[in-house]
Amino acid sequence: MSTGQTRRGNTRQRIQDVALELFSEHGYEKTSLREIAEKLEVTKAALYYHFKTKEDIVISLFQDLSRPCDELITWAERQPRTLETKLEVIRRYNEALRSAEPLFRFMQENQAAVRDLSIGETFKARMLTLFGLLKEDDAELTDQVRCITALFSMHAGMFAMQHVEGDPEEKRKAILEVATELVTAANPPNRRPARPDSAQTASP
Amino acid sequence: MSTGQTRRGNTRQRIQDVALELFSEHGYEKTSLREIAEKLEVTKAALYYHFKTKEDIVISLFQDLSRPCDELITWAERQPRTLETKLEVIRRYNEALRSAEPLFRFMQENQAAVRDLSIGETFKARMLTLFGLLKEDDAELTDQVRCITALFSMHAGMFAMQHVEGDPEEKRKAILEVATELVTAANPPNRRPARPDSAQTASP
Amino acid sequence: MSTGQTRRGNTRQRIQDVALELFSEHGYEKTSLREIAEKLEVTKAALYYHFKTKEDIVISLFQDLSRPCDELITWAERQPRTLETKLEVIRRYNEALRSAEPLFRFMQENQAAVRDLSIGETFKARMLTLFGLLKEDDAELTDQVRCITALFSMHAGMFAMQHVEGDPEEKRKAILEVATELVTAANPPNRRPARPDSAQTASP
Amino acid sequence: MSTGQTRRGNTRQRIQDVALELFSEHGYEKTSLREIAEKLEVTKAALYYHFKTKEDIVISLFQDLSRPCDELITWAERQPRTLETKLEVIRRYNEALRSAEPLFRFMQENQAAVRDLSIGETFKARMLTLFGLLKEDDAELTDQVRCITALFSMHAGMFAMQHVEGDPEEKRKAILEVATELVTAANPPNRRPARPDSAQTASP
DNA sequence: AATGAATGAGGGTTCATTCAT
DNA sequence: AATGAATGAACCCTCATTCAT
Repeated sequence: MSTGQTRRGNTRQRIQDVALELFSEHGYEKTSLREIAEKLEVTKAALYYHFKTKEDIVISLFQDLSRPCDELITWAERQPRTLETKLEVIRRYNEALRSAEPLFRFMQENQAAVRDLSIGETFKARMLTLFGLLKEDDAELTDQVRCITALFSMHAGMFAMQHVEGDPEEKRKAILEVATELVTAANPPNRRPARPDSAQTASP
Repeated sequence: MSTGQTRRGNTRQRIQDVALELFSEHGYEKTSLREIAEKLEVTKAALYYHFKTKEDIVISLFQDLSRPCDELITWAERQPRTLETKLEVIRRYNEALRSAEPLFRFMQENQAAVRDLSIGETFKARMLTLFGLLKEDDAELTDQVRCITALFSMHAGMFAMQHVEGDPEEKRKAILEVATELVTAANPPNRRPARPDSAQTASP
Repeated sequence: MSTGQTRRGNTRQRIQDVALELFSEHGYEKTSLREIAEKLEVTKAALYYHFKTKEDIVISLFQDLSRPCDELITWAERQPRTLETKLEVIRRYNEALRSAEPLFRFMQENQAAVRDLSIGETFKARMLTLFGLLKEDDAELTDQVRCITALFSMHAGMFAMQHVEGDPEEKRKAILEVATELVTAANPPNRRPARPDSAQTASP
Repeated sequence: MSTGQTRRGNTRQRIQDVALELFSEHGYEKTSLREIAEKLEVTKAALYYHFKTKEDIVISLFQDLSRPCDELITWAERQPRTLETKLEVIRRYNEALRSAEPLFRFMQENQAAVRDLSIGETFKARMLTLFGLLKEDDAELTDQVRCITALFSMHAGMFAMQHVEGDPEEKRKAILEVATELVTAANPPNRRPARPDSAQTASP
């Protein structure tokens, strides 16, 4: 009864959960649909009732879990490109990652596999957009590196710091702090004070 | 004859070259031995004459290409743990990566696959050693994040910046600069100013 | 349609039949799954739907076909260890073998291959149990040889006598007769008639 | 030096030794030339210098080791077909087997594999000849079974009795005793008392 | 007397996917 | 909403064998 009740109608969701778990644990290619099906105690064919292909499962995971990131981008694009906005982006991105940690771990550790999945392009494009939101238009190379590093450290940070002792929440804060520093450093306050040609915020 | 001459004795090397190219391009799991063999115009069985298994090819690549890193670590462990040493480690590591870029791209993008290869552990251990060399023993969380980020930015940096325009050499320099900054920031100059033992905050 | 009807639901059984036929004809190692599949006009993969491995096919054959022998042992272990029981064991065993002749031919002719299959141990253990049921506890070496020979002659007998002319049923009877003789000879009627210790040849 | 000296000129012999050991231990099909070569610390190609094929190794083993049996047959065919001769055949055969135990273990346990080697026929033919030497021309079925059993018990006996405790030499004697009994029983003394046409033991 | 390098054929096994039921 | 049965393609790997050196 307990299982019977649990199972009603939410198989699709259960597939996603188990798939993400296995994908992020063993990798995309090494996780077979058989494994997923077995862990769910259904048949492989059942998976195909809910998803057209294996790739489709990943796509659905990506769409469902990365919506917060999408919304963040949409929001950010409407804001003024000030440092405050950028720091807010960093702050919110850090938050968004928290709820989708396994997905991002998966994306991070399976880049090669993800690359020729259809979401590969999407993901890359979003990274580039975020990058564009953080950096100045004509930023120097080092500043660009700072922004990219800030982004990456948030992605990879949590898994990379598994072996470092400390409360997860504290770690996340520490990561955010460093990322904030990097972005701040990449956006010097009074750059090009009197240059008319790229008069972004033309002041009198 | 031109091929005949080319082929004698260097097949092993050619296998490594092609394998690394394909592994880093398509990923480890998606690269089949058939592909490698075909590109080399030999039989799959020929690969097995030179390497016991597919994994063995990766192992050989890793051993051959990451020796500079190993040597770096050996060297660093004998140096005093000063900031200068640490910055020298960063500098040299950056250099070592240059000659093994495809390998590190491969390691970076196939973490999930590499994890259950025998070199997975080795690689992880080396990262931890490097991390240990960069950070202070009782460093705060943020400083630890700085060190890890420095390391990672050097790994991932080059591929992550493929879309950024600019001379590769300049990019590398920029990455090194940021990494240097991070490590410097993580090693504050006058911590524990006059300790008799480890009197961290012992001040009159 | 005639094939369609035949095929539904009994593929597993058909695999077993064909496999046993080929295993016993060409040997275990020389029979490839491709051959089995081709003879059945299915794909190799179809075999794997019904059996986890090649070894699994053998295991299933063994379990299905040697049940009578198992039951015989179970029965015999509950009987008094008299000569009558022993002869009944021989009689029934001869009968049991009849229905599983190809399997036993296979086991007999592929001992080396069977040895490192999981059933190898099982089979050997059963032989030892049977042997233990036939011989006296402190039987002399020759009597032990008689019992073993009786057992073996029943196993190997039928194939060994393929070239001897005569009705198969008569041959079986002849084999049984000799085996009976051997076991009878191995169980002398009045051994240790009034033994204080083990006065084997105590005669007035 | 010790190995250098040992190795001179007797590689062929060493190959035979190792091959027989492995064939009889793991079976013919499961023993690869690679294994043999590795155990000898030579290359596979070296085996091919001494033997044309894998089968050739087995053939050579068979020819070398079963010569005593051949000679026994040659001898026996020239003797009168008396019971004494037959018992002498049994005795000598038992002796011949002793020196070639691993070969016979191999033949016994790899019948399926041996069957389609060229020696398969040869071996079978020899068995039949021996059988013909032991049995009366018009022997009844049971007597034929006795003869075959005698032969088989000598072949299989030693391996079958591995688990029986006792001195190997005593076991061999016991086996010989039972085989002798069987052959004796299969050759009743006063059969066909007054038949001139097959006057084997012409009585006055 | 033996090796180094390679081949062609085939082995068992696993995969994502399909489709009638 | 899901299953049972099957497929085709590919996988990694091993084998006996060859041949120039």
